[in-house]
Amino acid sequence: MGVLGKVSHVEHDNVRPADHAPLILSSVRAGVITSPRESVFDIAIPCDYNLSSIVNGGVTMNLRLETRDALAELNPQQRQAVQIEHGPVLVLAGPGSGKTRVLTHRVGFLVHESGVAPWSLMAVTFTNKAAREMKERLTSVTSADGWDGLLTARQLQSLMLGTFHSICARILRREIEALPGWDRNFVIYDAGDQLSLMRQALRDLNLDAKRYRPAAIHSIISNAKNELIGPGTFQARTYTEEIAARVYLRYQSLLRENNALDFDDLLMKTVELFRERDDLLSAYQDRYLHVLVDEFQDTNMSQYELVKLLVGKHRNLFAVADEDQSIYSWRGADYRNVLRFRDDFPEHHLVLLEQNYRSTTTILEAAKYIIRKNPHRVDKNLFTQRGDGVKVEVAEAYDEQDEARFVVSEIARLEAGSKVLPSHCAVMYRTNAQSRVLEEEFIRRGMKYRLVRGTRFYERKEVKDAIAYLRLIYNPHDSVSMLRVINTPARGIGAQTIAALEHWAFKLEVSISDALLKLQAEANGQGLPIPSPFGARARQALLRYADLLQTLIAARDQLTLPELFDLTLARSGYRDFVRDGTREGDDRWENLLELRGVTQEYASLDASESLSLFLEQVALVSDVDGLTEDQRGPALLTLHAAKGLEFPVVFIVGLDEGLLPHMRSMDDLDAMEEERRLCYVGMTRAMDRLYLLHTFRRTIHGANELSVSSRFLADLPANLIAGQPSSASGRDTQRATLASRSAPSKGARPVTGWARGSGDVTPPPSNAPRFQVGDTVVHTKFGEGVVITSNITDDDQEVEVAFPDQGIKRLSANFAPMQKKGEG
DNA sequence: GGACAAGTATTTTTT
DNA sequence: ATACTTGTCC
Repeated sequence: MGVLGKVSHVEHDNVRPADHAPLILSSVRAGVITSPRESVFDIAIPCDYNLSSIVNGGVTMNLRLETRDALAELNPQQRQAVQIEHGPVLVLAGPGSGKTRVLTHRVGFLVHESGVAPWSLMAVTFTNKAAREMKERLTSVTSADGWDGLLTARQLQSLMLGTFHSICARILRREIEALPGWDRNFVIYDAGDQLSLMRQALRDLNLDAKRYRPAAIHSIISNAKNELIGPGTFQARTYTEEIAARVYLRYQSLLRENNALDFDDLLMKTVELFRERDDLLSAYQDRYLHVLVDEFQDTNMSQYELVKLLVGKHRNLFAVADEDQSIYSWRGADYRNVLRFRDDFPEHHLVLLEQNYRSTTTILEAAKYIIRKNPHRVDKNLFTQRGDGVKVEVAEAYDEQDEARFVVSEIARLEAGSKVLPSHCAVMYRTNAQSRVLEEEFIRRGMKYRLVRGTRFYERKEVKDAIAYLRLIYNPHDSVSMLRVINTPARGIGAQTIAALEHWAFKLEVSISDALLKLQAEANGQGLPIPSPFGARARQALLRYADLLQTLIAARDQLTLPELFDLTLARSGYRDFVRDGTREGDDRWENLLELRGVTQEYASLDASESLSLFLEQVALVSDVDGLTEDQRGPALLTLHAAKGLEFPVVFIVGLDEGLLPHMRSMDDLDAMEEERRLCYVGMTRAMDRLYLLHTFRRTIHGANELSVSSRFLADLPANLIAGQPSSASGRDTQRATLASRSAPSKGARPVTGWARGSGDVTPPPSNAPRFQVGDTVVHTKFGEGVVITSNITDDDQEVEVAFPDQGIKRLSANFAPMQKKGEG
């Protein structure tokens, strides 16, 4: 069973290339001609025996069938998950266990073996990247033998595959008018727009944005939406929530007035729609017979509810989850949805994917030591057949600069010695702020690197401005876009004028764009109930702006999207505004050309439709294909951004208390568990080599402070580790600092002498160190101990001393009552 | 309307 | 330290 067949040659008389209809096969359900060219047909046929003839409407064709058993590519656990034909399935998948493979093969299985039409399948991911990856893996050539993927391009197209948000947007685009007061031409507000609108809402309520941070209020409202709590039912429990409750009402009515939905609304409104309209729900339930959800542990309440509604009739929900990789609870993700799944679908099949195809045994074992300390989890028995590999390197750097030097030197060393490509290395950290020091070091050493994250393309000011113009043309009631561009470039409409305009529009009970129309009417001699309040100069400026908008809106349905784009930038003066002759101006213009390139993909579409689709894509996709960084250097990224990726060599830096685990998680057990998962996610990205770095001291918010190494390091057993044991582990073995390892001939040299080779070796300090690494010292209070690290500062020497009974202490040579054994 | 000073807050950020 | 916002002055 499970054979995917491909027919390369067909001998036939009566079949024309236009025969795209499914072929009716003897004893087999269906196959589809996929790419007819001349007399050669590619046909994907589900089949488990050799077939010599097929019948198409009574016509028999002779063909040669080559077969491939797609299921043979799976391990028993994976195969089990793929093959379940009906009912809910929960797949608990460890890192690197091939869950994308299971998802894609299941889609293939359902289509080819179960005879489910591709358009009856919905596959949901969290990121565009994951969706893209699934698409690629469904169709791309999978091996050198020339096999096509699991689906034909045509089948893939009919599949509902996308992020929660994009799927909801598609549904709402069709159905939202079933909810009173909404219009199918809604725009989608991204994070920045949402914040602007939040500020507007605060201002409308005379609340001080200083006192009530828009981001904080927004986060409360967002959380409420994710739990499907509407503005009317929101129950405040604290003073801030009291404020948030009031803002929520205003914020939501602003969205309505602007005919806009924010990200959370996309989910919430879809749930609302299905809850209120049984008929629609039923239709969608029958349309999507199978729903597959990736990263199920990351679903929030509204996503869970949505999925539950959709599969309510047929109960064919296939969810892949790893509770140990749940790292987005602060965004409303709730891994307990996995538990809810088990309660709500008691008849479910449970499949565990425990074989890891990514990491060495050493790395996987080390990661398991970290994660197993979390209570309340189903312990998976992860294993790998990759062999032991090398030990995990744990090392202490003097400070974050030293840490960066270690990373860069080690990457260079691996490249020279082990022929490891720098692009196969990744450096991961807890906070984005940590990237700067690393970048500086890469630059100093003249090495390329890729900063994963960057300012995202669609978040660049010029791109947002251009999009705001287009959005305004699409939906003139969009006040966020209106306020964004009304005076960009400057056209004499200042804050005073804008405030007066808003106020006037408010009194007229119309949107700003309608107010501009009224102003034009007034200028043409028409009387108004409330005359406009502007001085001559402001009026002039506003009228010119109104004319601009009118011109552009009139052009909307006449031009192709790239033409409209060009016209907009030219007429608005934005083009000249950006191209100001500076270097930065050229860069910004480059970005706009890049954006124009995106509009070109929509050039052939109907004018009215193209703008809508383009704006949707822009709102829901945060990066542009092909625009991603070049692949040459090592990747620098946050631990969050690392999820779903893998690298042969991984460095995790900043394993210091306060950073990882982060300070903010210290007094919250749940948050601390999430920090642990975050560490686990980072470690399990590594295929061959894993480095865990911490520092002796570190600059935090400008202040230089002694570090305490992460509690996570203390959870690693000695047999998996190379390099020093961590100080948190309490072992007082001789420690090799990074510096002494880099320059073994000068084992006792202070750590600061990290730079190798080049001439910038730190000169020996004039105040000669009193203690050397390895010295035995006597402390009046702690007794005898061994110096294990040493660092010379401007006017002092800092040492760490291992006392057999007291553990490791950090001491100042000047002040500590301590001296070398045998002296004094 | 733009430049500068002062004040403030600094985790992560799939959409 | 630093980046970012807001307020004030020309």
